[in-house]
Amino acid sequence: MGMKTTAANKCQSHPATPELGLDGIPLFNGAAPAFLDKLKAASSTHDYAKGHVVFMQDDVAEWFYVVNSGWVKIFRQTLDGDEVIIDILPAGTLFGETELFSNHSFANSAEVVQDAKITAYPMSLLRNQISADPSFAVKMLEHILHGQREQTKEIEHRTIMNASQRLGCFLLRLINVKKIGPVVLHLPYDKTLIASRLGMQSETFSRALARLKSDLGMRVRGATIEIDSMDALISYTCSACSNAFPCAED
Amino acid sequence: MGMKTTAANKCQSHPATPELGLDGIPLFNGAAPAFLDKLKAASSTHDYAKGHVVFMQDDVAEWFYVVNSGWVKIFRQTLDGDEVIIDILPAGTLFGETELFSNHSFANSAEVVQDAKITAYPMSLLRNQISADPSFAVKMLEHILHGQREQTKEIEHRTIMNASQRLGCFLLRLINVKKIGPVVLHLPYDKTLIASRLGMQSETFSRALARLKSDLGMRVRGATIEIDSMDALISYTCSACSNAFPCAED
DNA sequence: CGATGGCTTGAGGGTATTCAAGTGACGTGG
DNA sequence: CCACGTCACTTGAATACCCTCAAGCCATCG
Repeated sequence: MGMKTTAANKCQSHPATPELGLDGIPLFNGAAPAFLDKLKAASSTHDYAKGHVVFMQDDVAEWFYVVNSGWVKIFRQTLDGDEVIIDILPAGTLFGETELFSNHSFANSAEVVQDAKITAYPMSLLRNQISADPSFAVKMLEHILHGQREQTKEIEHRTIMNASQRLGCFLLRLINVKKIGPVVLHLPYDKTLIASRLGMQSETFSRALARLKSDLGMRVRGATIEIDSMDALISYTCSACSNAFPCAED
Repeated sequence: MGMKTTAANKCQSHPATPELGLDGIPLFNGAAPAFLDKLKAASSTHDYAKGHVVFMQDDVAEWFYVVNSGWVKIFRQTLDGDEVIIDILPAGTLFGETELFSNHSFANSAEVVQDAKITAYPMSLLRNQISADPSFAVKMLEHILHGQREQTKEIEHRTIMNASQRLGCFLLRLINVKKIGPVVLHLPYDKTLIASRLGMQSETFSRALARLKSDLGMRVRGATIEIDSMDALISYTCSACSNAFPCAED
């Protein structure tokens, strides 16, 4: 856990707590204490190195997970060997929970991309609670629907935004607050990884960043980026999107 | 309702019944009769001409809908005026139901693209039933999760498939069964519309179709397409996808 | 009959990808 | 301590793919 991760947390607006368990997740806010206790009792937490595969597409889905620290990518692999990254999850994120019913097998794969601590909880407890507790079922629905809206945005972005706009959008989401003045931020993980997260090659990423530098007067040194005019970045990026700027309501 | 629509129904593997209400929708299979009665009593059905806007992004979401006949597109519009089509819905499809909670406003817009009969049901009844009937809440979750998996596929397709592959995938989904021999099918709606459904321009669609013709020996006359070798189409299309062929489990 | 809308085709340009080479930072091992 | 390999990143050149603009075809319909 080097400087990079610390910087990441600062800019991701996720509190820099070393351990993020169930308590930080909105889905479980206000859940029955007995349920949470059962989950915690049945959980198991492990440290994994970069490269560890948490689950593969078509694996039987018996557990769902929480990222306590580090980063995990959710992706799919084609027969050709190409890979599409669906999302890259920061600490404090739930994953695998969407395979609740679906014939009990995962639709995506999950892999650690930066050394991570991950907690696994049995899916059966989640299923049971949904059937038993209507108010939790409602919270679960809200949780899933929120994820679905994020995915719809993703479709829009990959369809009509060009590379620099997608990158601009990524940067704006990192900042995530309405700041007018100059901003300094740090990229949370490797540029190569951001590139595939945004559905482009790393060369394209590099050129997109160069374009933002020249067009918007951004300064880049390694993973550190200085932005003079948020307004310029916002108008450059968000004009190609259906959401008004402070679009990250999460 | 001309020849075109009839042909469409035949190939979409949706039964060609003139009226498709709640009863044909898996979500409501086995739902409490009292609930269904209440829904039907509170519903209102209307015919709409092509171009009618059912709801707009950010509208208050007080109703959800069922397409009884015709076609409805779900889309988003950017500040630039560009439009991204998320999906095009055939008869027998539910829509608008994903805005159950989300601050009660729609994240997408919906517009009739081929004269349609549409039934509206009050969202409040759906909300109530989910809170009151755990088994229905479970069905609702399954329904939403299924939709989310479809969207994930969509992200994958728009990220790594080229135009002809996306078109090939669209054709395969129309056929939707494991057929080995030659197949004749009819496009369900305008090519222009299919093009934007697949995230490409109509010119690109035309050229993609031409490419399938020359590369795979397909014959095209208007909206009628003859395919000699399903295997050739499948290997051409599905090698760029993470799903094995008969991927339409719906 | 002209107008319209859906579709096709050609030409040109822009964006992203691929292939290739090169840089710089970092860690390992001699 | 330096040599070396590795890895992330950058840059250039060539190419592939898709988009835009423009023209033209064809069927439908008033």
